[in-house]
Amino acid sequence: MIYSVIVDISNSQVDRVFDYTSDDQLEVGQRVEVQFAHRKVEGFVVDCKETTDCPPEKLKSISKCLDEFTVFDEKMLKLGRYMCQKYHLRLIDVLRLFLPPQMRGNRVRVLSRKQATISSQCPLTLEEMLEKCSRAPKQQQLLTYIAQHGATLSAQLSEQFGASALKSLVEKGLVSEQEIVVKRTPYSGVSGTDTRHSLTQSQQNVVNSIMSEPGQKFLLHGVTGSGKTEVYMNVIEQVVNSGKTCIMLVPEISLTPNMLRLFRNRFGDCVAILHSGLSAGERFDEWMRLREGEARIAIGARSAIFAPLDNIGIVIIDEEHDSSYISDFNPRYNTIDVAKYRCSQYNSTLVLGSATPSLESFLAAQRGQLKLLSLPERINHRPLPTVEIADMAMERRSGNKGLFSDLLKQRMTETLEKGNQVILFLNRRGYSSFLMCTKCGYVARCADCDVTLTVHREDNELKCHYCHKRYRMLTQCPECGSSAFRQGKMGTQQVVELLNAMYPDVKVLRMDADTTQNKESHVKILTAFANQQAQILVGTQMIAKGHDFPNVTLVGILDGDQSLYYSDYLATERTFQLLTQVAGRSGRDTQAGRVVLQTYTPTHYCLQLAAKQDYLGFYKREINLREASLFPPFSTIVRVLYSGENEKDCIKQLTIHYNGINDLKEQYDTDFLYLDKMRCPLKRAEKKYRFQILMKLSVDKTDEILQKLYDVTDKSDVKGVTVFVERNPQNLS
DNA sequence: AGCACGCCGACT
DNA sequence: GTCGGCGTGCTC
Repeated sequence: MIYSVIVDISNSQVDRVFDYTSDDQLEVGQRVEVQFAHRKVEGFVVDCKETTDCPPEKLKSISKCLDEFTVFDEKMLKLGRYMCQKYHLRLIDVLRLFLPPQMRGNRVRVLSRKQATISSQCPLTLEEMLEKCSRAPKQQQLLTYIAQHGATLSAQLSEQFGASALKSLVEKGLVSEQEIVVKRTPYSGVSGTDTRHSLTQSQQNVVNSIMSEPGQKFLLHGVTGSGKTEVYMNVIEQVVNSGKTCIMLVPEISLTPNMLRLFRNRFGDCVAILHSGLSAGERFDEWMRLREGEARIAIGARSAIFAPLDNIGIVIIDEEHDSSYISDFNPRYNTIDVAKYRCSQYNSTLVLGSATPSLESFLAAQRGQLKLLSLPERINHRPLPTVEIADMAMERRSGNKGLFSDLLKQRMTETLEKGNQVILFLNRRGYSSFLMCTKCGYVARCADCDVTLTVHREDNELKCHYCHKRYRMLTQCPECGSSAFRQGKMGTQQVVELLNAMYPDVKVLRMDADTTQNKESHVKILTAFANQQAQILVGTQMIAKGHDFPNVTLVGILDGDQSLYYSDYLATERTFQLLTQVAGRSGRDTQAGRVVLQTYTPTHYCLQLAAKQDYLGFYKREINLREASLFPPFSTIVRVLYSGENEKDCIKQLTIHYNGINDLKEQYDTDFLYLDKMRCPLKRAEKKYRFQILMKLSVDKTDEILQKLYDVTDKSDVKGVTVFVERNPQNLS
């Protein structure tokens, strides 16, 4: 038999099949080792056939098969091919997504442990056995224990009854030990009882709608605190009971132990968790449990859409608007597109859920491509939080130059007096503190990136948030020698310092990219806050999502308009989503919640509508703007990015491509709504200069034009310049 | 990605 | 004369 193999080398020159022979019976999806040029490489079998075009003197045979199982099936391979076509990817890069990363290079294997049972070879009854060791009470206890509990891990028995007792019993032939495969199950320690809430009428209606139309695609618009999770769990339960499998995706950041506990408690070992925080072994074992059908529910971030499941009944994407579903690095793909394709293979139901659906999804619902379901109210008619806007420009004029408005201070004091908790949110981007010389205006910048450095008081250092390079704190201005510095805007640290001064007895916690360097600290901070070890939590983006703190009744948004000022077309949508999500953290339990939204532009429609939590109002306004100005989803933005250490080479490569693209523009005149070339707003990052070609294309012709565009950009001959094409890039920096 | 093959400068 | 620079091309 001839087998077509994709070798595990990510390079466009070997992005094609190589044929090998083998006497063994192999299947598509087998991982194999093959001789390739003058070395051994891993690869994947993607086809089995009788003949090959390869000249026989070149044909080699497969050295060995690496696993006794396949890592993907025909359907997954088809999905992979679809992705290659749609996103112009290499097949190998896509196949790598299909298995736990540590499996490559055999860096992880099944874990086996010894277990002990009453020897089946031994003809004696339990009484006779106990008789045989009448002078050894420990051995008797051990025998009785395994007689009652059945096979038990040797390690556990040794700990409980002593290693010598077990050893003696084995030597006497009464007990036998055997190696078994054990699964490293993450979060198995999180136990508790399943708190099953009965569904409200509207939740029940949503569940019924979803269950009544298998294979349908739904958009579930449910306000914050409307109980979407309970709906998901209910639907998943029904699907699993019908013998099918489920995939549920959540943004990486909301994969909290709390969330996982909910699912573990309800579904036990039927759930497998897939995310980067797991150890290599855990990740592999969870993946294996899904593959073997032991677990039938996969929960995880983006890449869990590739869970090794068959017969998928439903795919749920929670917080569907979240930007983490769009992979912006190698390989680039859009999880929602991928989910749609996987669902089409099994006729499975797709549910996209969000309190603030992306404009694209909501438009699709308006057009009938998605079926709209809504949960317009919080559970038990709990009110949405009251949002008050504080006009910071006014505060300034009336003499309050501080970071907190009088209104926020007043609300904070009230809340703390009642013994409730406060969350203060600030947009880190553009808000971090930079260092400026008061004499000449010099600002500290990174030597490798075109960004200002951020002051880190705790280490007395300057850091680049782009390349993570660290610099010593300046004592003298390198330009004018002055030693007078002013710090730019406030960061979370300064907010904490201010709060400590204002409320000396109140415990404050800080959560941002700096305090959550290691994974543990993330959980620690949240747990501490949940256990009320602090009254105030100050944080950035990462506190916006999914957390449920019943005692929080005030959310303060310090810089509500910061993210509005980014000049890309997504800024308003992002800001609205963020503000709504943050505001939704307030008053989630029985006590009513408040939100204070501070801004310099109180009349901006985005803020006004966010304050009213009026998604529909916002949608209408924003979608009209997009339509009028022909921005996505009414067009496609395409960017070709050039980066390299040599500025001239970048420009050289860009110019060659630009000419080719200009020819395309002539062919597709009316479908090219815009074409230009320029330096990127972020001029340099990690020592590399950055340039871009920007295009706006008609939606209809996007795929066709992109295929031709790739023909131009694939011919990249200037050395040291990397080129990549992005479709609707999430950031234009 | 690796590694061999191949054609031009400075060394024993 | 040969050792070695890294440009070019191939891998079933």
